Amino acid sequence: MADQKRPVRSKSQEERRRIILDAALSTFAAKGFASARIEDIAKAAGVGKGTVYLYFPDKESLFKSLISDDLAPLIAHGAGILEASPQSPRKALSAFYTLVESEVLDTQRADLLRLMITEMPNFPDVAAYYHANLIRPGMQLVQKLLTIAHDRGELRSAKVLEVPQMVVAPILISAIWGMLFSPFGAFDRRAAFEVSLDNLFLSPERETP
Amino acid sequence: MADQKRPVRSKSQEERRRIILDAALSTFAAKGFASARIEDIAKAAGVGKGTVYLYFPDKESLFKSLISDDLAPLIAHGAGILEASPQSPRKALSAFYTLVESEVLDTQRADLLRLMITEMPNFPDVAAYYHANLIRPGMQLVQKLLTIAHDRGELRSAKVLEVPQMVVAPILISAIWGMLFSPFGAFDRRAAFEVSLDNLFLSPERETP
Amino acid sequence: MADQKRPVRSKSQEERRRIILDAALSTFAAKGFASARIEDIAKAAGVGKGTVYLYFPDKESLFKSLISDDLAPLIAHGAGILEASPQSPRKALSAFYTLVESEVLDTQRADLLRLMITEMPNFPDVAAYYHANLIRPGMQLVQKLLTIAHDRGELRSAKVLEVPQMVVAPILISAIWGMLFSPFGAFDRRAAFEVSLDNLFLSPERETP
Amino acid sequence: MADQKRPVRSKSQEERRRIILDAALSTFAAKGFASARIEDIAKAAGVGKGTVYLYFPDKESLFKSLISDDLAPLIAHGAGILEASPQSPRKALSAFYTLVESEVLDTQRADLLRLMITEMPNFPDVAAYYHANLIRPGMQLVQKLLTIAHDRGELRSAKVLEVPQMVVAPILISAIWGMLFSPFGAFDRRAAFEVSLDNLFLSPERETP
DNA sequence: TATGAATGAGTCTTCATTCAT
DNA sequence: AATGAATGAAGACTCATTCAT
Repeated sequence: MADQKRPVRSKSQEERRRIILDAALSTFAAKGFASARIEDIAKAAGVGKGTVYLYFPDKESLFKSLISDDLAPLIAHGAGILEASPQSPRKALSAFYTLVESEVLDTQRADLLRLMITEMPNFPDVAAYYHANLIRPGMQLVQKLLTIAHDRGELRSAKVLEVPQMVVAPILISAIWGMLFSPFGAFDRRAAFEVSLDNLFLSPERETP
Repeated sequence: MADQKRPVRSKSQEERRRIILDAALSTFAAKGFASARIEDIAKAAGVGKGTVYLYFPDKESLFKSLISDDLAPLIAHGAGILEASPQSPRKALSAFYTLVESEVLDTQRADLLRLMITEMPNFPDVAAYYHANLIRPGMQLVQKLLTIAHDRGELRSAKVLEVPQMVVAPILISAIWGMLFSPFGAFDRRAAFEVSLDNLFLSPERETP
Repeated sequence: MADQKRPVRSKSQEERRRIILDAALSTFAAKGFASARIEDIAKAAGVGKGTVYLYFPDKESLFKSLISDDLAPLIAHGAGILEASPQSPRKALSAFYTLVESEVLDTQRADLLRLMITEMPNFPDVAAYYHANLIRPGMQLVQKLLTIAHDRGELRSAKVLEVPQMVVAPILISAIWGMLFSPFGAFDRRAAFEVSLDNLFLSPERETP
Repeated sequence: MADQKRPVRSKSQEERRRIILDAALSTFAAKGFASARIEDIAKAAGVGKGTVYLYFPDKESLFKSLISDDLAPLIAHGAGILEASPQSPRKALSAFYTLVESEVLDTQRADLLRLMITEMPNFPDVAAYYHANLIRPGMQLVQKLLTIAHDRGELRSAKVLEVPQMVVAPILISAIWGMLFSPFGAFDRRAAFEVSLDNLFLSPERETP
C-alpha cells in the first residue's frame, strides 16, 4: 500500500510523540500544569527543549493532546465492556470496575484521571470535550445498564437511575484518595467496589473468578 | 473608654484580613493557585497590592491561611453533629449531609473544598494537616457511627466499615461535578444523599422533619 | 530674651532630630544607603516611621543632613588645631592626628567617614560640597603647615607639598581597614601615624605628653 | 574541521560572559551594587535581560564573579613583581607601583578596586575571600620586601614593618580621590608614589628608565 | 505632633517561545 | 529534524512615601 513508506518515518515520529506525551503526563502529574516546566518535560523525554515545539504548538496543546490522545482508546474499551453485558448487569459492572483497575488505576493513566480532576477547572473547553465524549455517553451506558437491572428486578432502588454518577464514585474516591492521602494510609479499593456493588444490587451473588 | 480605640482598630484589621481571605478564595477558586495573581486578589479585595503583604507574608501563606482559618470552625461543627447521634445513626448521617449542604456546598466553602482537592497535591504539608485534623478524625467518627448501626443490626453490609470514605463519596462527587461539569447539567445532590443512605442502611425509614 | 520660650520646644525638636540622625548614621553605616530602610532607622530612633518624614523630606535629605550637620563642627575643630601650630608643624600635625583619633576614629563619626567614602560616588553634589568645605580648605591648611615646615628646614622632601593628601593617608587607611578587614586583624593606627610623621619630617623629635 | 564548531561556540560563550562582566563592572561602578539594575547591565552588554541569568544565577553572583574572575590574574602578576625583587627592594616596589598604575589605575580595573572599597562592607564573605587571597599574602610579600630592605640598612624606619599597609596607601588614596573628587582636581599619582618611596627608603637613589 | 496602615512604582527572577546553527 | 542559547513578558515582593487618625 501507498502508506507503507510513510509509516517507517511516521512511526519514528509517532514514537517520539508518545515519549513526549508520557514525559508530559509524569511531569504534569507531579507538578501541576502551571508549575511544570517545558524544559523538565523535554528532559524527562530525553529530547531538547525545542523539540517539544516540533510536535506541539504550545504548552496548552501538549496538555490537551495528553487527554484527547489517551481518552479515545479508553472510551472504546470501557464502552465495550459496559455494552457487552453478557450475562448480568452486576457482572458487567464488576467487569468494568476490574477493567478500570487494571487499565487506569494501576497504570500511569491514574495520573491522567487525577490531572483531569485537578486541572480541568482551568480548561473549560477540555471539560466540555471530556463531558461530551466520555462522561455523558458513559453515564448513558451506565443508565442503560441500570435500567436493564431495574427491569430484571435486580436493582435495590430506582433512585440511583437519577444519579448514575454514584456508580463511578468508588473510582473517583480511589483516585482522589491516592492523590491526596496515599502517604498517610491506603484506600481499600477492592472493598469499595464490593460495597458499591452490594449496595446497588439486590442479590448478593458475587462474581467469582 | 480606653479600649474603644483598640477594638475599632483591631476589628478593622480583622475585617480587612477576612476581606482579603474571601477575595483570595474566589480568585484561587477561579484561576487555581499558580495562575491567580496577587494583584487580582488585591483588586478583588478592594485594596492595594502591597496591603496583601501586610496581612500575609507571601502567596503560599495566604493560601494556607485560607484553609486553616476556615477548617477549624467546620471541623467543630461537623464533629458535633456526628457525635451527637441523637436517635439513630441514619438520622445522624442524614443530619450531617444536610449540614454539609447548607454549610459547605451551598456556600463559598464549596470553593474551598474544590481548592483543597485540586491544589493539595502541590502542598503536601497542607494535605498532612488536613488529613490529621479533618479526614482521620472524621473517618473515625463515621466508623464509630457505622459500628453502632452495625451493632443495632441496621447496617446492610459490614464491609463498609473498612471503607468509611464511601460515606463521603456523594459529597465529593457533588463537589467535583460542580467544579467540572456544572455548565453541562446539574447533579442531583439530594438524590445522591438518599441513594447513599438507602444503600448503607437496611430499614428504609426516612428522616422526617 | 524672646527666643527663650522657643528653645524649650525647639530643644525637644532638636533632640529628636539628633536622635534620628544618630539612628540614621548607625543604620546607613551598617547597611549602606540603598539597603537601609527608613523603617529600620525609625525603629532605631524609637520613633514611628512617619515621624522621620516630619524632620526630613526624604531619604536622601536625611543622608545629606547627616553629613552637613556633623561636618561643620568637625571642620571648625580640625582647622583650629591646624591653624594654631603653637610650636612646630610636626607637633601641630601630631596634635591633629590625635584629635582625629579621639574625635573621629574612636567615635561614631568613623562611620560617617566610611559612609562618605562608600556612598559619595552616588551623591556627586555631596562630594562637591564636601570637597569645597572640608577637603580643599583642609588641604590648604596642610599645605600651609608643610610650607612652614619646609621653610624651617624640617621637611624631608618638598615633593609632598604637591600631594598633601598623603598626610591624611594614614587616617583613610585606618578607616578603610576598619571598614573592610577589622574581623581579620587590627590595624595599628598609632604606628601608622608615627611612621607618617617620621617619614615626613627630618628631625625625629617625638611629641611627648 | 570538527573542532571548529565547538571552539567557536565555547569561545562565543566565554566572550559573552566577559561582555556581561564588563558591562556589570561599568554599571556597578556607576551606580553601586544596590542601585544598578540588571536590565541596565543587560542593555550595556547588548543582550536581553534573561541572558544575564544564563551566565550568572543572580545579581549577587554576578557581582562576586566580577571580583573573583578579575582578582586571580592580578594577584599572580603583582606577586610575581614583588617576589622577583631583582636588584633592590626599592626598585621592586617602584616596579610594583608602575604595574599597579598600568594594570589597574589606568584601566577599568580601577573601577573594580573602587567597587571593592565601597561595596565590600555589604559582602562580608567577599571581604574574607579578598583578605585571604589578596590582602594577607600581599602584605606578607611587602613585609618580606621591607625586611630585606631593613636588613640591608636601606629602610628609614623599622616601624613601617608593623604597618605594611602604608606601602599601598598611595594606591588607595589615588583610587579614592579619583572616585570622589576627580571632577574638582587631579591627584598627582606619580608624585605620591615618589614621596612614598623617598620616605620609606634612606638612599634617594631614583629608579631611572 | 506622632503614628503606622495603605499604596504602587520599581526590580529581580522565571519560563514559554523563538530561531540560528 | 533537533538543539539550546537568547529573549522579554509577566508576576512576586519590597519599600519610600502619603495620609487618616
